[in-house]
Amino acid sequence: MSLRKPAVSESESLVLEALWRGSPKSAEGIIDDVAASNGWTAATVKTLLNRLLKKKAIRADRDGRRYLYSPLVTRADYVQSESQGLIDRLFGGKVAPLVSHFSDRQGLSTDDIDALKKLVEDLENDR
Amino acid sequence: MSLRKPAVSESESLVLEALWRGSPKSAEGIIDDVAASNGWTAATVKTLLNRLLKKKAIRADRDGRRYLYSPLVTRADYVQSESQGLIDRLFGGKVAPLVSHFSDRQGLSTDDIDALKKLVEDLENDR
DNA sequence: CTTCATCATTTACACATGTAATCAAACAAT
DNA sequence: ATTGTTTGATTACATGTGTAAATGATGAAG
Repeated sequence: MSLRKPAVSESESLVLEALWRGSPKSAEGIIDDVAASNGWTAATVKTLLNRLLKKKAIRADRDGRRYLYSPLVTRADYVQSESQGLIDRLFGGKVAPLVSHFSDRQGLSTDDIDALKKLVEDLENDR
Repeated sequence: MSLRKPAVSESESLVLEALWRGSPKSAEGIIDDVAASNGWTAATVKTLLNRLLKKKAIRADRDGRRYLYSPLVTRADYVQSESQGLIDRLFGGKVAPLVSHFSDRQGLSTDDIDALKKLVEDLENDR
């Protein structure tokens, strides 16, 4: 059994991104970082912080009058569960079909292709 | 301006998958296909069909007493918007970083690696 | 001490989603 | 024509999410 961690919503993830960019941060710092750019008021960010706390996705440590917030989940873990979920749901759990899909759909820039090429080479070498 | 198509939810997408597997299908056919396997009652599937109709993601054509349902969105389009969304949100819009992430995380089977290698070769050739 | 400003905590509210039961229409069987 | 069955349409209800305002607590200023 897997002690399901309650899923982080998309808006919440934008707040987390701010913390992954640098932490700990005060509420104000986070607001400065994400409110304007997402068209949110300070109140909205506060709500999201509280929801993240409830979900144990972040931590708050008192610092005088205010709190400093830090992520409890790593970005890598978050990215992992999100991408694994999508790949399982839509591509039978394999990465290659996703890449293939993008390649069919002209979703690959030459930069992207070069990066993929290098990745595959490295995978070869480590084999 | 982009005439946003209301997003198809995950449960709804499972009903769509049944139609992508073969269409048109009657409600009963769809129920047989997806209800048991998802632990849903027939009523639940009916609801999902109606929501998909509201969202114009499927079409219903009368056939005597019942309807036959067909998808209006292609699986490729659905897959596209889902994957593009994830790649934009989490990987700066590039596919390679996603692959890299999976490779770091041991998320690539040898099959997957072989498939990727072939894909990259083909991309090279078409270049 | 009283008042103001600053945060954080609570409450709010509409819409989406998962899940389903109930109601209604239309045809089939008596 | 009445009744029962099948299937679609309507309604329900809890929880999640986006968005935010109202309230409460706590320290700063006077």
